[in-house]
Amino acid sequence: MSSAPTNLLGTLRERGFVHQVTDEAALGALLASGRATVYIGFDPTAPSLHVGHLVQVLMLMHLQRAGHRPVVLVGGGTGRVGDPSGKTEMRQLLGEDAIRENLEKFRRLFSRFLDFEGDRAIVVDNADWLLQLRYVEFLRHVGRHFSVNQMLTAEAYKLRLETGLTFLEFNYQLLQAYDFHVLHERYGCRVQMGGSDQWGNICAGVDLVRRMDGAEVYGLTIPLITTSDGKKMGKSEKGAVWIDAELYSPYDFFQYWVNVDDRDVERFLKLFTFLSLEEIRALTQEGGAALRAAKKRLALEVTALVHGREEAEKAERAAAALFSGSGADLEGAPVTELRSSELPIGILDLLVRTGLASSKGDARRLIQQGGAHLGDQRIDAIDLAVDASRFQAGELLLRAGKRKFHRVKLIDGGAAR
RNA sequence: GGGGAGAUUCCAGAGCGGCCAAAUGGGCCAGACUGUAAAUCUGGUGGCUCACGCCUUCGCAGGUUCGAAUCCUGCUCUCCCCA
Repeated sequence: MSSAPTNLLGTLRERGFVHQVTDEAALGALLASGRATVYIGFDPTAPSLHVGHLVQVLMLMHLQRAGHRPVVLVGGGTGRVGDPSGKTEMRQLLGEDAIRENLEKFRRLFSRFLDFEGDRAIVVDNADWLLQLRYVEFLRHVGRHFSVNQMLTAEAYKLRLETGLTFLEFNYQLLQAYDFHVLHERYGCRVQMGGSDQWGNICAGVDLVRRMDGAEVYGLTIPLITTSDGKKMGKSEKGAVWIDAELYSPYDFFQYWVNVDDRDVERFLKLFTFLSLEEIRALTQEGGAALRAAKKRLALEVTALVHGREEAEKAERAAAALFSGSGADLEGAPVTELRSSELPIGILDLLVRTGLASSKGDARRLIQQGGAHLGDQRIDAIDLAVDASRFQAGELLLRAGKRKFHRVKLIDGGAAR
């Protein structure tokens, strides 16, 4: 492993990873000298990681590459409580089974990004220590260090003080702070990082470790990544952009990045890829239509990171084939299989079948508005019956709108010519 | 514990006995323009139907009425004020 660069923190800041730091000088020094143990917590409230989590993952990767030891804390314990920070409403509490399932998933996902050989990185579950806490004892040892007055004035709770905050959630911060204490004690962890909405919780942890252990530890928050049109990063029309191929195909994932707003390209390249700042500058310098190349690079890099080089290139080839017309390699594009016995099939049904339309009414509208294409021909009849003659080599290409493509593949000895 | 307000289609928010599948805005979808970008303009936006139309939807369950999102009863939930 490479030795720690002297100004890792500066580099991270330059790439857009740093929002707030509790003690910049001291943290900078810590990261510049030897190996530090750093943790980020993830509550298993979702079935997978999505693009929103990716920044934190990249942060840990940067740290590991610089020779530090990342600790991934999965919140098997805290996930049972629900963090009210920055939220408008109480989050739906998950059942035990769901939490356990998500937790396992998380562990697997993280191994794609970090090297867990030896103790180069660690995964821990705070359920291991939180679930066995005893109430009165906890209040006496930990609760005494918290000021309700202070907590109530925290920005993170402001919204909730208007709409309602349960005592359950109000305790979240104590648990998270306690996590830091435990990690400090067990692993010598001296840094906690997290999203900017975690500032309050992180500071609480820093304070608690100082009070309980008499040690100086640090906190850093990562900016909330939004897109330039003001949305939270990682939301698409289809919902969250998952990094799990089952939930979000590599092709769609690739497309998500190709379609980012011009204004976001440079920022995203810095955050989501390991390209050097010089390379990024070279890619984005020109602006305008030239940014398309930068977007493709961004998409390729991030997709490779998440799904592997092979899948990324497949997606890239499919996109190139679809969008530049040269019908070359469509392997990465989405497919639906169709039995040849189902064959003459109404175009409306086919559009629904492939997911290009959500209902027959939707499909009808699509056609009536001129958005549906079969191959490169616009479909103008809503009663079109698709039969074998429409297929070439057992395949047919449907398009809805400008950028949604879908292949239909004939199976089982069909008389596809 | 007492008093008040409210729950409407993805969201916000009109509607207050028939003209309501439900105004308006946002979002989303499509078309034009483009660079698989943004902005802009246009159209669309519960399901089934070529269509007349039919079906499901206005917190939940009943009721009044020829007819209810709109009136009545009970229930659930949310917010506000007082304790």
